[in-house]
Amino acid sequence: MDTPEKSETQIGTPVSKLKVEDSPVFSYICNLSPIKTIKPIPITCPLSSLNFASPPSVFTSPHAVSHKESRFRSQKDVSASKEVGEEEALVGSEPEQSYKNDCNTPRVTNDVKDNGCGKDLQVMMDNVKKKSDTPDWETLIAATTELIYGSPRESEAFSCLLKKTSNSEARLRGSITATSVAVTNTDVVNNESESVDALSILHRGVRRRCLDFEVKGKNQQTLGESSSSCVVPSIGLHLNTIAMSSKDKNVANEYSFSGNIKVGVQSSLTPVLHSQHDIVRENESGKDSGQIIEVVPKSLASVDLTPISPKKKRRKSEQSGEGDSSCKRCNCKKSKCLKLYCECFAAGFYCIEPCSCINCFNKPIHKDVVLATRKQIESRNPLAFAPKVIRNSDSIIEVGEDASKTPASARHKRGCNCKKSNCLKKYCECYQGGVGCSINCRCEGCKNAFGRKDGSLFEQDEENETSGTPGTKKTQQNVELFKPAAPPSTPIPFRQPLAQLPISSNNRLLPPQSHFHHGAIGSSSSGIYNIRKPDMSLLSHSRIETITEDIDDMSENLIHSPITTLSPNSKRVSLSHLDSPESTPWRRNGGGRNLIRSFPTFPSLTPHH
DNA sequence: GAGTTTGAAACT
DNA sequence: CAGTTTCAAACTC
Repeated sequence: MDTPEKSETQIGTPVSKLKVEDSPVFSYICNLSPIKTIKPIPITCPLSSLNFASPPSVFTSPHAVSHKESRFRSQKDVSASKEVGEEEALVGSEPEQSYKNDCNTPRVTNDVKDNGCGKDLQVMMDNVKKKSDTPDWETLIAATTELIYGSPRESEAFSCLLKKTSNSEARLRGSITATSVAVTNTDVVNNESESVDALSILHRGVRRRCLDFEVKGKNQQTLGESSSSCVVPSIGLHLNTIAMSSKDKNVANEYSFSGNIKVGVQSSLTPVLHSQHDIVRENESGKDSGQIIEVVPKSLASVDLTPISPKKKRRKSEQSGEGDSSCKRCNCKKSKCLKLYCECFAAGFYCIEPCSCINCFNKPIHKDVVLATRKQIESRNPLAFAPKVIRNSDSIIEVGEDASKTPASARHKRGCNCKKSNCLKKYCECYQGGVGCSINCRCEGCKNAFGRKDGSLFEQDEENETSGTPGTKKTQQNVELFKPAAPPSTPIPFRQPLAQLPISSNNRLLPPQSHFHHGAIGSSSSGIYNIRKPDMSLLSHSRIETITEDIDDMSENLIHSPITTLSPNSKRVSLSHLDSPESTPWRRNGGGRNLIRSFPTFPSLTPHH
């Protein structure tokens, strides 16, 4: 009744005349285009490969969400650009609220793939128009999905999800169709909004599976969980498995594998279905994030509430194929989960029910403390929360096309310092991350199955080896490398020895999108490393421009100066080594894009979202 | 499940 | 910046 804005939005759009062009999905697609047109610089590609493994919202810097205010724009705009509006609303509805992504895909995935979608988008839109007379939602969805993912594989994965939710889809379509016969504009608005929203959620959920935690609000995160189960093998908690196995009742249920998901969907819809006033009110009321978080576990309880010891939990998660890193579950006792000792905190997650931590402060209700602590840590080491493992984005794409392929390159950002484990156990962060050791490592007796630090595995002489690894073991080691013992609970496929991994050395020559590359490395919220991929998908034009400019400036600095960042403790947090062709000839790669993205140390999410 | 080992993080 | 301590995960039994 008192939502004149909604009526206004719908009036003038006779339902009976709804065409694809008029459909919300179409509008949604159209709203994507600005991303490309804003700047000549093809920033879209970088997005796909960037790994904004940035931490969850609560861990992000305030500026990262500066676009919040835009949510107060007119309802008309919201309706016109539902996707964006919804995102913003979501962000606003649960400010600073981040939920541990049980499933994880965290940061690694990234997914806002806007791979030069300008042309693709145009083509897709043309195709859609051709079928405007007889809107084929499946085709539209497929096209949209592929466009979003930029990868047939991911698109396929999404299709998989849709198939699994065929019933839901039918409902969606039915609902959309229903809008054409809606009796009142209000009904149309609600139905359509809901239907489209559901579609948007489906898409967004998958597309941003790795970005969730970076986006304010649990919605995205929970959605990411759900979607990830289908898209990324390495992601998705047992909850997802359970969820996928369950019969979907409706869209909401579809994403209610866990309570998180369910809540997320509801929340996601809320901003759209309610007036802005409601949204604002909800935002305000949402301040008590703790309250919200309490709700989530309840739902989860029905699926996974059985008390499990930390070890069992971890093993359970590993056995489920999610990898150790996909789901952070700590067991901290003294750190209050406010130090990097805590895997959850370090990974940018809030601790949640599965954790067995004691006196945990890493919870939404203590977000202030968490943020303060995070800042403190970042002041000490700007890259403290950056992904521990970075890899060439091209490799990600390859992986996306064929899971059997190995990433072109990957390495631990700081390198390990193993002394006794020979980098053959998960004590070694490189090994744990499924990557080979690099020159950044100070390990001794490196036998990393993913590649030894000196890169002498196959080609180089061990003369230069400083690790102390007996040269007499070379042969044996090489053999081991060729037949690496499957990393325990590490789903990451065997990779070529880092030393041989072709890493683009032309970072400096990278096209504009390469800027993101650098930004991705420094995903930390501090200093110049303030780029968060997730937000890019939600950005308004102005926001994108701002970020683009920042990136340009940043890249300028990065490109023209040796980048060897020393953390306060002198540990190497080197970025330059990736860009120094001369230092690592074996890293050369004629490849064009040399985007680096990170993936969870544990499981490779591969990436997101 | 308890105890040990390990190496990162934190501290001095 | 190096050495030491603390911490929690990884590992072993």
